Amino acid sequence: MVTKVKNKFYITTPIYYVNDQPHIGHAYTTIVADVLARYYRQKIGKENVYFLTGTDEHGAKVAESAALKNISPQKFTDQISQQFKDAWQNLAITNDDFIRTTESRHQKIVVNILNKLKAVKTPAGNEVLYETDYEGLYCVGCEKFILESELVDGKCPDHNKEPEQVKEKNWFFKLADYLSIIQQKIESDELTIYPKARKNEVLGLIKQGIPDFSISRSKKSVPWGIDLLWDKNQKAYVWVDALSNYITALDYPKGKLYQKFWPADIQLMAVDILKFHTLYWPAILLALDIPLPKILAIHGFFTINGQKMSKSLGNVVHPDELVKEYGAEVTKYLILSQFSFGSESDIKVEEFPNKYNADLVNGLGNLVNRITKMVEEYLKGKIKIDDLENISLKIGTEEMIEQLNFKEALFKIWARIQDCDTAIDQDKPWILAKSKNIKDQEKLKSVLGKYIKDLYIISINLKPFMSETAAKILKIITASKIKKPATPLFPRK
RNA sequence: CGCGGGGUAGAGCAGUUGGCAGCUCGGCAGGCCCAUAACCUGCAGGUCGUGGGUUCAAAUCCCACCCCCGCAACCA
Repeated sequence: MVTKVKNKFYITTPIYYVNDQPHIGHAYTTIVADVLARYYRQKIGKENVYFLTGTDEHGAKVAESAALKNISPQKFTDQISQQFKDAWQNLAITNDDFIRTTESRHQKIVVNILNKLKAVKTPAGNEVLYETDYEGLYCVGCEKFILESELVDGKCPDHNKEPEQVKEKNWFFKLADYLSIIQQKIESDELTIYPKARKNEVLGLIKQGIPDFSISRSKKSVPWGIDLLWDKNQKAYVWVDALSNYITALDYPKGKLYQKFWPADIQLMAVDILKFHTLYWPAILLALDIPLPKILAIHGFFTINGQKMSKSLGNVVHPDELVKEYGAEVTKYLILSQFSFGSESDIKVEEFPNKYNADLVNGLGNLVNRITKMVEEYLKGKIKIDDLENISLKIGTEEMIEQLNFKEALFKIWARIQDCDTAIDQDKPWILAKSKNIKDQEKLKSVLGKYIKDLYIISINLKPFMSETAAKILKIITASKIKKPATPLFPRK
């Protein structure tokens, strides 16, 4: 594992549900996608990389939230969707497209996809879509189906009313006919589920048996959504509508982007939507006779200071707060250097200032200062570096990025920073600088040149993570006269 | 009940195919004077949850058990 990329790279985040503001979890997925996109743009060319994110904007909850605010669902989704766009801009995210499920370009294609699904048969010869009764508890107050587990004393907690047992006809997707095919593709890694623990979890789910899923709901239970053409009383339920964004954004089936970029090289998500992406989504693609994505990469949830992040606990961390405090690049660094992709990790917000001072102020920022100051003072800012182009830049970060091990990738860069600090202490350039001896003068030039090369290597490797910082350092060290920066790269907090 | 994740130094974590227990922060003691009170070196600190087993060799593989977190909602 993980990513094997030749001539093009298509990466997606989930489309985020607009029921609430962006938080650090959304930000993490998006930051990871951004790092990979930047990395591959550097490697295979900007025009060969496509990075998609967006928002999922239909459904009963959105309609409800809009009603609470007394505005139309469209207006409501416009607002929240914009918050996501702003958040990504503030984090300097470089997505190539941002798709909204309420856009007509999406809806038109979803209608086509639904019609296609309605027309085709499964490999076993059954209709892919079939109509059957959906039975459940319905709360009139909420105007939606409610799970038994949501009830308090048998009543809807919001309306303090007993729900009614309601039957309605819905359209279902014949998942059962695809499970064994999907299972085989997952087992053989033709469809790679990463990390392995998640792959095993999915295979376990298949073994337990997954019921067919509904692709439509009645208009009264899902008032805000895409109509089914062949059944006027029904609207598309979330799965087909939301999941198909990954191809509608590419203008499936005829679009140039679709031809060039599908299948996706990697689709990122958190555990909560594992089942939908590893089973429903491949099944839909198989039914449409579309190739499956290559890798589905699943990351864990954050806990905040050891607790689950939740609105009711009031410990939700929003990316904008961090950006305001640290700026986009440092925020990305702090999040990626603390969180391991595959597993659940804890974010200790009160550790962020320490980490900032230790790694960025004392580490990278200080190193740039001490090196540039010496070059400025001892050599009048002039140093001859033989062909920067030809030095080896490889310090292991590439492999780590390709394996989604961002924490380790950053660690390797910081190991280089520390090595350089150690070398400076051993070489003692300030002693060499005082010597009149020609040999010492030569050595001074050579060690300072070595440090500049180190800064060069560090900057190049840092680019996918902190491209502005990398650019700043490169500008400083490639100037005709090297000078210690007037203001530190990272001011102490 | 079941499913999933986890228990490694004071804190947070890494340990890929079994081969000398590591990293970051913090603590202590030195050093340095280029640097943002920054930087470097050394030291202290661990029965790797418990009990068995396999093996020349186990944090790692096998069995049993104990403890913690998630499997409502918001939601990546």
